[in-house]
Amino acid sequence: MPRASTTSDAFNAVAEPRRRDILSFLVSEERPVNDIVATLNLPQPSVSKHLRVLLEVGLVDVRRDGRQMFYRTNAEAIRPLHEWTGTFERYWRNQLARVKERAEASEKPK
Amino acid sequence: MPRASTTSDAFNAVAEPRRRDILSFLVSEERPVNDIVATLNLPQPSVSKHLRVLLEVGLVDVRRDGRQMFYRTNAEAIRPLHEWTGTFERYWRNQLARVKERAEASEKPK
DNA sequence: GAATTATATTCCTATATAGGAATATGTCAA
DNA sequence: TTGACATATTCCTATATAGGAATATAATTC
Repeated sequence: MPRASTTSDAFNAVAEPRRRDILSFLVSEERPVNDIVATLNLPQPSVSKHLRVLLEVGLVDVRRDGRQMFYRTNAEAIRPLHEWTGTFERYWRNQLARVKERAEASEKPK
Repeated sequence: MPRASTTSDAFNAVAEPRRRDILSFLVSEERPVNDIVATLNLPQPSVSKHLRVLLEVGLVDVRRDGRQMFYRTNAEAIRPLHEWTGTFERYWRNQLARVKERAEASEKPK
């Protein structure tokens, strides 16, 4: 069995660094495809393909205006990832606290 | 070109749902491989392979004790994902606020 | 309707999987 | 040293890519 499809969920879609770049670029306002191509310096077909993946998993929305397609990040779709990773937060906090404690203990050995 | 390797970074490693299950299971305390096998109901070789991927990207640590290998989630390695997704938080907040406004506006049409 | 602009799709290929089965390695205990 | 237990590795296969090149579709303007 190969890996799960990139379009199977947001986790898989977001594993590709270029797609993360696109999401960051499209987060504050909608942009036509050409803006993405120009700003991220990627071949146009490549951008179109990445956008298709992002669209399929709901990470972006589109709107057509004349011959331009305006894409925009759907931040809501990123939320589940933030929440899943957030379940580990208290643990890295604890780890950091422990590291700090040890550092201070060895600084003042008495 | 195929997709980036699962071991290329935490984003790729975490795209696989079984690996996420393993990370959640190992977060509060270290566990021998057999515990993972028993609890998550997966074939032992499969678990070993997933652990190898997680280990390579630093998402887990290991310690050997006799014939057992104790694995534990390294929460710190998940932090970058939480931070990246966190950059979108204000946008989904805004989206929600807008949705709410509209809902209230249509509730009281005057 | 022909040319132009904007975007999407198709075809190609090399490659890295995940899972299953079988087997190997490593450690302890009698 | 033999056997039992715990974990890791190897071999196999089907499949889904990402990127490049070429082309298709769609909308606009002249």
